[in-house]
Amino acid sequence: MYSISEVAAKVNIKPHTIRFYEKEGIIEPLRDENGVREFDDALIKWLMFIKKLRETQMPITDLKKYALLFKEGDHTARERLMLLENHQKKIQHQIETLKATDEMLDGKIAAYKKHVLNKSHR
Amino acid sequence: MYSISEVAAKVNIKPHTIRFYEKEGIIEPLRDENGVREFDDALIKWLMFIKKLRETQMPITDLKKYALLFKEGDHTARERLMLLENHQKKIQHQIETLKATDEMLDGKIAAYKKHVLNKSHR
DNA sequence: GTAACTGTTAAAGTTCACTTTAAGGCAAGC
DNA sequence: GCTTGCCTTAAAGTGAACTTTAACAGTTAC
Repeated sequence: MYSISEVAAKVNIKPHTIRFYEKEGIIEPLRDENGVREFDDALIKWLMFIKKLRETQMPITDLKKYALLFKEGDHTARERLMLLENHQKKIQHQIETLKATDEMLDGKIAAYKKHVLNKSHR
Repeated sequence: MYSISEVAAKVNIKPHTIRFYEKEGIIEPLRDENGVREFDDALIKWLMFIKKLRETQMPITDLKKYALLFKEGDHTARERLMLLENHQKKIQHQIETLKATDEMLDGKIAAYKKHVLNKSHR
């Protein structure tokens, strides 16, 4: 079992943000007899998953939806699947966008380098 | 020469946003004798470039910086180069992040599919 | 026993990139 | 002559995802 700050360090999400996620219904940590949050390995995995989804721009609302569906049980698996597939499509589209701009920048940068190099010879 | 709404259609940026970019000093369209904005091909290219940079999350402040440097003239080429290289690095990093999550999702999705398929047989 | 960490609620603030509204006025095409 | 599209300034609003503040209190480690 880990404390909120241990988890924060482990997954690189601030304690504040972790509490915020809880308020949003995205996580539901256990509590000890004093009401202090306790995080087990499953929850840490879930937080790492959240991290990856957020890094790839999944909106908080979708995260909420996913967490809610999970809590509702097994029969929501198909819906959760669709949510993930949907997000994957967005990711793949964004990869293409980024690649295209990356390549365009290759050209631009090459031109600039040539130009700057010329100048430095005078 | 193109009007603002023609340009808006061409580059898929709303007239409002184009005016906003002008206010921010990112573009500087010509004006006709009535003060109506006129866009030439060079400006349209610049707007398309802006579009690509925004789609890849370059902040408006960097766009401003770039436009300002450009206006300052040739001697700022090195600085503009650095700006673009910097942005390219971010793009490449983001591509890696997206790819990693894409692959993780492949695994998750496969597991869900197996699960959902099982259920549908009962 | 005191500093460090934990907790609470509720609200306000921040940043970013627009987007919208208001309220008016000029100019061109049918 | 009226609709459509263009112009202006200035300000307010939006949505997303935190982040911060306030103000207080309990618990644990050294």
